[in-house]
Amino acid sequence: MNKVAGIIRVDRKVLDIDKVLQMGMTFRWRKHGQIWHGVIGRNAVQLEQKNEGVAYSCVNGDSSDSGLNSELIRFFDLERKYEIPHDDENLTNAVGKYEGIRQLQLDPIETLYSFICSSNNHISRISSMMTFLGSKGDLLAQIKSDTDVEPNLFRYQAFPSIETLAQLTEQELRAANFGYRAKFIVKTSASILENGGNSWVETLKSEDYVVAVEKLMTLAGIGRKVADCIALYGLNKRESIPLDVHLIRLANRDYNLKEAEKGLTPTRYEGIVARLRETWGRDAGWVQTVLFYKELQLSKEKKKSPKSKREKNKPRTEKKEVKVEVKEEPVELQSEAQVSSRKGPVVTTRRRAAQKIKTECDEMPLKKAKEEEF
DNA sequence: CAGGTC
DNA sequence: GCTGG
Repeated sequence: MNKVAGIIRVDRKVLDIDKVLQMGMTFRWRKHGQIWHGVIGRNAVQLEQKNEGVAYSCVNGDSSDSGLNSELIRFFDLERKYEIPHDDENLTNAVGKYEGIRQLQLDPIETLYSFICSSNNHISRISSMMTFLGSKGDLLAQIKSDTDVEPNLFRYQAFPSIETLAQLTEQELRAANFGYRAKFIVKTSASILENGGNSWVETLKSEDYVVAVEKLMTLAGIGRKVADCIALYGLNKRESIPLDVHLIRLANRDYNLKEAEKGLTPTRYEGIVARLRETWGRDAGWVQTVLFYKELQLSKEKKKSPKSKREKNKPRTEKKEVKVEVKEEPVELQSEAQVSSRKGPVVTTRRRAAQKIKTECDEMPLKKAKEEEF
């Protein structure tokens, strides 16, 4: 009966869950009212951002001591203090204005499928596709509407195993609006199963960045850019820089990169990414995430009519607020942490030599970025 | 058009 | 080249 609940005392400037849960890293979190609902591992989790920090609770029963607190710290990458090149004014300003973004550490398998779905796609549709895949997983908990007008507003489901995913057919996926990605899903599931299933994906975490990307790219629907996304958010490869037109555009504008946005050949991709990595330093992947977010916000503001100046804290996708209630009994989100994290710190600090990344690019970095230990 | 891949 | 906003 003991519900796991507590609060992570972190400032919104360090972690802003409204941003990181809907900006295109992870796709199965949903917000009802002020509460975010999602799944981390086998935990059905509710989160609420308060002034004091992020309140959390686990709503599926059996986890009185699941180490949820330390899992969340890992999930939101809170043990990391991101390193910003000190002479990069553009980046300092961006981080100051678009604060609270983290490099999430997501489930490798879910992330792999997320970004296969991401090609030529937008967040809302990726979300519906990932919800479909998630619907094949174990039901952990369930929210019902108190009005019963709209039952089952949210089902917390563990992401299915490769074995389960491999049973999906192309027709079924196409019927679920996966489009041409249906074939990718079917082929990749079979390949992973052949390679050894879930454990094969897990072992990619311990591979070197370059090797992990190479192995990922052997799978259908995973090219260079998608592999970088998976490596960054699913495998904790901090040197990974998913390169797309948005990033090239902003680098052209703010970092004196002089590259065409289109026609990205493998050689060009490697060359550009190598230079950006040198420019942005140890946490290049996180930098990419922040600047990408900034770029999307700017392009959104451009689209809007100039006269309607909305408050920036107001979510654009605001819908009718629905009162929700947890299956069993509502969980108190206020209480202090009752979780003893006996697992201890999960993350060991290790220094990865970004210089080891092989590149054929002879050019200088775009700006001098001083490495400093914090 | 949307954070490409084959 | 799939499909929704």
